[in-house]
Amino acid sequence: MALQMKRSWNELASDDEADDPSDEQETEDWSASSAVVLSPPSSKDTSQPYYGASSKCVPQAHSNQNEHKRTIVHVDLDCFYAQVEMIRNPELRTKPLGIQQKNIVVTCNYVAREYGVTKLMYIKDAKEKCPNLVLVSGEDLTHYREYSQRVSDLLQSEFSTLVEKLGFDENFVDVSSLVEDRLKAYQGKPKMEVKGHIFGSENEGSSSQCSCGCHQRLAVGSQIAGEMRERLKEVIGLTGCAGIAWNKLLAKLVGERHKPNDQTTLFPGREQQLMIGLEKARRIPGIGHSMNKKLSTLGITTVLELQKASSAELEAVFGSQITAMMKNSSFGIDKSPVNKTGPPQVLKAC
DNA sequence: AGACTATATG
DNA sequence: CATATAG
Ligand SMILES: Nc1ccn([C@H]2C[C@H](O)[C@@H](COP(=O)(O)OP(=O)(O)OP(=O)(O)O)O2)c(=O)n1
Ligand SMILES: [Mn+2]
Ligand SMILES: [Mn+2]
Repeated sequence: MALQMKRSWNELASDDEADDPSDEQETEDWSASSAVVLSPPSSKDTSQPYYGASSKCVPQAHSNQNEHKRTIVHVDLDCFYAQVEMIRNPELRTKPLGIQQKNIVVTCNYVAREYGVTKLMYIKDAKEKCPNLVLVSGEDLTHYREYSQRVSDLLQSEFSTLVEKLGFDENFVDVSSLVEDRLKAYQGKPKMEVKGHIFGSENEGSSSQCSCGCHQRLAVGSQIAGEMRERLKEVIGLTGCAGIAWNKLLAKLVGERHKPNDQTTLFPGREQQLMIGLEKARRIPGIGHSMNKKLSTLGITTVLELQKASSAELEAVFGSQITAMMKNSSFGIDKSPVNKTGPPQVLKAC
């Protein structure tokens, strides 16, 4: 049970194998492996990648036609707890700030990060890195919960009813219908300007010329993401990052590429570069400590190895559904819908 | 070294 | 309920 959670702490104590999925560094060793591009699994499987865990979705026929049909924005707020405390006390903005729970800095602002303070760091280590670190208790979650709800509510009321929360500081928003509306309205505009960064644009290679109109849709999606971030800042006072892509998996992964307070759009043809650039399969959302360990047993540690792995061998360990999920995810395929987040579940009571 | 918090699944 | 994943 708590086995899984323990992992993070063990990582901190560094008595566990290095299994950290956390992002931060930008590995970009695409050229090395670009010679071989593996084919993704056939798309008639019904299993859903990780983010589809909650969907009781039924198999859909076809897919190449609809592969890039949706426009999904993923929003992740910057150093969330720290930002909330800086709103509550603006004097903290210019100081290195850590949010303390028991003996750990659960997160810290970007001033503190310049000193080498990281998320989930022991107080002792953080004070070593930054003796002037200001600590604020983050044991009372009510303010964070409240700001979290305001963020989801704003996105839901101004952009799309299809909003799914992930933790306190992330939301997936399916803006496909808003995008369609805007494309109809702007009818003949020859060029759609992309807001923010474009993943992989400084490299060689192509964002494939897909004829389905996805390029225009994603460009509009990037503009909408810019508006979301603008509204979150002016209405609530929070900054954050956005990723724009045609599914949840890729939107989440691409948004991390430029932090903080920025946004990145992925265009079709670049998803292999994004996925393989993760290097470690552990960094694929949905592959946690347990699955990673089992994968290691099979000699699989990288995304590329997972792509190449024999499905039969994987199925012997994970079963066919999980195997299909992992394989799809490794290729950046994720058909899971954005599920509206309902009222919080109340479990454990009585 | 968080009696973290939340959700999904079998 | 236990397990897994996530923030
Ligand atoms: N194991 C964890 C992970 C996260 N959090 C809390 C503290 C964070 O403020 C918030 C959001 O998590 P993120 O991973 O998005 O981290 P931040 O938003 O703090 O930083 P970043 O700017 O890197 O997104 O959730 C936590 O309490 N325990
Ligand atoms: Mn987050
Ligand atoms: Mn965040």
